[in-house]
Amino acid sequence: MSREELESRKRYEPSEIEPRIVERWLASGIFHPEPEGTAADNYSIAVPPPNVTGSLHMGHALNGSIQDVLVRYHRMRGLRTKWIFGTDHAGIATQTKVEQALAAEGVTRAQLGREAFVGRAWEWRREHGSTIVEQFKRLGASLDYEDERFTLDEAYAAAVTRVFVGLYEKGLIYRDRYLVNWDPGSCSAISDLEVVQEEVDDVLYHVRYDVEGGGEVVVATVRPETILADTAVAVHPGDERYASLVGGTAVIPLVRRSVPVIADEYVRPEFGTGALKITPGHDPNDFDIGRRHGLEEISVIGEDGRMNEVAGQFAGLPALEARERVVAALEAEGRLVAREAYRHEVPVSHRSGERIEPLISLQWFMRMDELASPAIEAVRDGRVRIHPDGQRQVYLDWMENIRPWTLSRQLWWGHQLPVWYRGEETHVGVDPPRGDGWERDPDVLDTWFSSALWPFATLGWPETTPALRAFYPTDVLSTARDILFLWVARMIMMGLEFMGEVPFHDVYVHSVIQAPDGRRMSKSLGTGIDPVDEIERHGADAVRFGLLAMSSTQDVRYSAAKVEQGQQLANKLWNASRFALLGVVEDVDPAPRPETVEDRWILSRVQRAKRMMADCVAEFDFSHAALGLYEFVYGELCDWYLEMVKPRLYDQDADREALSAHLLFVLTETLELAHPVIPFVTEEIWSHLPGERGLLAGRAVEGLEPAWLDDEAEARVGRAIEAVRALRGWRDHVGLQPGETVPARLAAEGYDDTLAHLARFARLELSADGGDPVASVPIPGGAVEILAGGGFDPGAAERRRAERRAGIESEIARSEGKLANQGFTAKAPAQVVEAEREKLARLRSELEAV
RNA sequence: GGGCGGUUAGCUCAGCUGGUCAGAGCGCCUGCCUUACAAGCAGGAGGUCGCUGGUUCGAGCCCAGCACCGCCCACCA
Repeated sequence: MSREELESRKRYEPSEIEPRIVERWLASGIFHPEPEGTAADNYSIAVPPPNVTGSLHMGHALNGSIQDVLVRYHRMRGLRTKWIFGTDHAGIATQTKVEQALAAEGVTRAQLGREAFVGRAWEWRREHGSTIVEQFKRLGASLDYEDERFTLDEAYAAAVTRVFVGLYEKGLIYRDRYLVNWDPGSCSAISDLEVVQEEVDDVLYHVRYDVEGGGEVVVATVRPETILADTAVAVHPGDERYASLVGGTAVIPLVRRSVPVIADEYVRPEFGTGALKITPGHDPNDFDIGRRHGLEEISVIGEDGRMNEVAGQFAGLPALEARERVVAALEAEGRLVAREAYRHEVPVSHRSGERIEPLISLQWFMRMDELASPAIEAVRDGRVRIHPDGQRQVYLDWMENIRPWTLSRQLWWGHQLPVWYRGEETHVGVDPPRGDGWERDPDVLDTWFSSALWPFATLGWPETTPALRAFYPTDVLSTARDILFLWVARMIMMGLEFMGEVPFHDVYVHSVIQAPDGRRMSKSLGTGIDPVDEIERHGADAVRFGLLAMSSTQDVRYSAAKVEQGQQLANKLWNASRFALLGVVEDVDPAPRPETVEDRWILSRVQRAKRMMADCVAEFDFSHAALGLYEFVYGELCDWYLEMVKPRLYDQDADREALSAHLLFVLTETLELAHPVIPFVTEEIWSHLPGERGLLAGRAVEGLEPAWLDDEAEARVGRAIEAVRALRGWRDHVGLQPGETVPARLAAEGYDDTLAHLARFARLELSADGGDPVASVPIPGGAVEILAGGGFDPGAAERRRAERRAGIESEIARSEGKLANQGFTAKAPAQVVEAEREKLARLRSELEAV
């Protein structure tokens, strides 16, 4: 770009520049490291694989920004860095989308048949799978796009099969008839983690059951249709009202089945009537009670959600309809004692939103306790650190109470179980069985089963590949809280089991971004904000900065202001760079050549900023990283250093070569510092630096240079800054015109090398004499005496003086009181007391000056 | 029911192991088109740090209780 162009572009335009930068990054290959060395030397992160059919949402954008900061930061520290990329086949989500598309054509999945359906799903993936990939690029995420994985790829599928077979052979995976969460929406069993509780208004029916030999017992239920599957009535063992009934026989209404009356601690005597109908076939609690008492397990509702033949006259009816008919029948028999409105929580499928139908089904399960132990240990002993710390305990609690995992799904899109049946025979293996007559289990695995292998299956496991050696274990896993169990815990278990090593050393659990009004961001609520829109509007740097700045260890509301702050930062940096690039002499390379106190000051401040950034990255404190960067660029570089440098830069007699080199050096240091957070604008500016220096993103930078830390320079310039602020405030208060220079005399120590700055910033015409001052402005180390001749309001100046005195006097009083307190001087640390004494002395001298 | 986190300026949030910690950004007010940036610059107003007790020489910061808010987990008809 020509000098003229740089001159004219007073505003940073991300939408023009960013796509071009992405192309340069991708073409350079710096995101794709060769698999060399070991994981101990390298840096890697495995991205939580987005759903292949999905599009970028705020969670992706935040997590992408976080991981990219980590990845870019470490890449720039010279580490071989790989951000493992790929997408997830997302069983239910994708299958649902494809089914919806088919429905629009008037075709059902059944009509199409399995093979054709799966073909359509792959086609769907080809068409839509690149959307989210492009969106990650747009965000600036420096993923290894050249090495993209998909959880249904052949190699990945082989790893999945291998793991399944291995765990089966170990006895951890088994088939069982068990009560599962049946999702009528997807017509599949789902795991406990995919079930959410939702509050609904129900009716609690009180139904009278006869007891053989006379008497009756009234039970309460919200699901009268399951009465048909009752196999017992239970009361609390200590409930005297029913003591005589225990051991007896009750008769189930309508079906006239005789069932035992049992006593079980589970029953709460105070609830309802204190008597509970037991339906092991359709209720998880009852299922457990049933197993405890050896009760019969009867199913009356089938997987199609309709009553089955066992339901007799109600067979074929949808369960809800059957409920009404059962209630009517009970009423006709005079068995309905009462009905009361009842609000309670019921299980609902997280995916389909439909109410879960608990039913007994033949499914594949995985026992988790054995794998959990080492995974608990790994977190306990710190091999895996979970941040923030609160999430650690959540993880441990869950792991310690872990239950079997329902693995099989009655879907078509996914990893089909490596299981074959022939009559009573079952074959589980990597290879199909020999011989005829074998039929493969039609079910597929829970998507999360394959996701659990992500950190090593993406690197070529079970082969011992160079990539596996170079990048496993990964360094950090960054994710939202909602998949801590669903995914993170399972990765730790699988990693330990199959790699013998934890899959990552740190887990960072980031914020959930809520809508600005505090509600959940969701499409259906209309509260969603599309990060891609925001990128188009404000630039990717702005969105990244904003998301990082608003993130914390808890959930946060989306803050458009923070994104705008990011946009302004990018613009500020752009203009500061224009100032530097257009102001320096030609043919000078960036180099530290401090000549003045401010040159040393900024060099030192840059080191502090670097330290801040390093600390923040190490502590996963991205908010402070972003805001600290902003503070440095605005509050130090632009507001002060660039302003201090201007006279020298415009002075043809000054040593502009040294200044140019130094200014460019400060600029490059700033760009390197800022790049992980705002990569685009920094890369763009980098390209305008004189000379050929490659891509900033691929640069290995020096760490903090302790030799450039300069406490003295910081103290001197810091004092000057404080003085300027005091003087500006005074000027404003006394009504001085901003442009007017006032005669003044310095009566303070410590401004030898900042005097010119003081005079220029505060618009003072300093002289050594000039008679009696007409006003005095206290500054650190003394005061500036204002001499006659300035056009200010003496009354205002006097008021200002009085206010200042009053303020100082009250502070003195407070300080004196504190020091007079025996308790304070005796018990507070000597250091604190001493500091207080110094403060008091300073206040007293200030009072004299004002 | 259990657990975790929150309650600080009009809004969104910082405030590390108790002692200049009462802050930032946005918004608001005042003034400036100062040769990098007016999507800028300078200055300013604004908070009894949810409530009540307690510990301490000293408490947004520690303890207890309470009140709201959010999230996670949980099989209560």
